[in-house]
Amino acid sequence: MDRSLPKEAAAEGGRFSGPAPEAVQAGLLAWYDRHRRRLPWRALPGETPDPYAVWLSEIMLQQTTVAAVKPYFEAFLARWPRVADLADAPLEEVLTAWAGLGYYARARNLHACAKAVTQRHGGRFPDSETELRDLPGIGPYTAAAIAAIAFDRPATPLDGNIERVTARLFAVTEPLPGVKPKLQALAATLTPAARPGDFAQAKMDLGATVCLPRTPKCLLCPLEALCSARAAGLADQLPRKAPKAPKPTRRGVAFWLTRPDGAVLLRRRPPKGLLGGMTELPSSDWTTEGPKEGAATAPAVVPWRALPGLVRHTFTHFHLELTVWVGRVQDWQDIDGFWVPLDGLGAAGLPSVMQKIAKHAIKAGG
DNA sequence: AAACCGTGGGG
DNA sequence: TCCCCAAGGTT
Repeated sequence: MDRSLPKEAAAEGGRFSGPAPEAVQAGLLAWYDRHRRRLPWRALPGETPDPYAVWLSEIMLQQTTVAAVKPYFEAFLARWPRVADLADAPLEEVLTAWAGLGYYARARNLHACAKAVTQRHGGRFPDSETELRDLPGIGPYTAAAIAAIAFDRPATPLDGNIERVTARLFAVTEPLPGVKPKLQALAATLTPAARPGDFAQAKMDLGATVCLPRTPKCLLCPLEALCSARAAGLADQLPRKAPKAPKPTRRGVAFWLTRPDGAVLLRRRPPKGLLGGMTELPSSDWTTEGPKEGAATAPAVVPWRALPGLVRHTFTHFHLELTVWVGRVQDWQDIDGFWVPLDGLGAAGLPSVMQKIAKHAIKAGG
């Protein structure tokens, strides 16, 4: 299993046909000292990072933009200032606070990780990649990122930004995801012994602001003279990626059921899977065939009225089209779920798709 | 190992 | 409108 170095490197006795690491390190760190972004979770120069804040930000930032994360990060840190506070919180409260950020398994794992750090490590995050990797929700990227950023360990995180920067620096033309181990090995040859955390963040900042996916700003890049893809005129074509599978459309019915006092029926979803553990409006199954007997899955036997229009939403691997049915009940004692007044929906922690359903129903006068 | 798992912004 | 993408992990 030779995935430590590319073949051509071994053939050259360990030398890479890429830029000199010392030049990349010096150029990128100098650029970072001038252009570093001020982010809520980022320690200022000379400050000691808080591993809890670093971990929290890294989990939130998985597949999620900086702009989306900012308000959630602030809210979580204000509400649960230390990892033990988060560990003591009920999971439902964590899920409610996470609502709208997506990938809800992250919130479940966040809570489990807080408990593990509190119980297994006495409330302090471990500083080695291996121990970090053993915690829920922490994979290869996040373990390396925390080790480097929070503990200044010479680790080599490889996220989407660093994949792109590395593929271009070395002009790697094979497609992702197959080429990822090679990119990891190439990236590791660049990691400096001094300031590895800053170096990792510098690569991510460069990828986010200069070495962009579509139209890289090579004229502004501190590594332009060192970049093999730039020299070959390939920068805007790398990294190559395998084609993605098309998304099917699933259809279903969502039920907006209200009581005489105006409260609406909500439920909690099963603990795992899509939107696992989150609050929902009751609905039929979502299938590519569409609902045959919508009434059969309704939460109550009442006269249902289908609202005009559709609620559309796109998940990671399918499109969703929902019809909304509205109904009213007089007797609700045998109905499974819980009732929330309309002015309490905002605090109920609904995922975005459920917010869309509620908005559609309220606008239509449900 | 390939499938599953959210959301919002930008081109 | 549609596709791409974002500090990926789990099963």
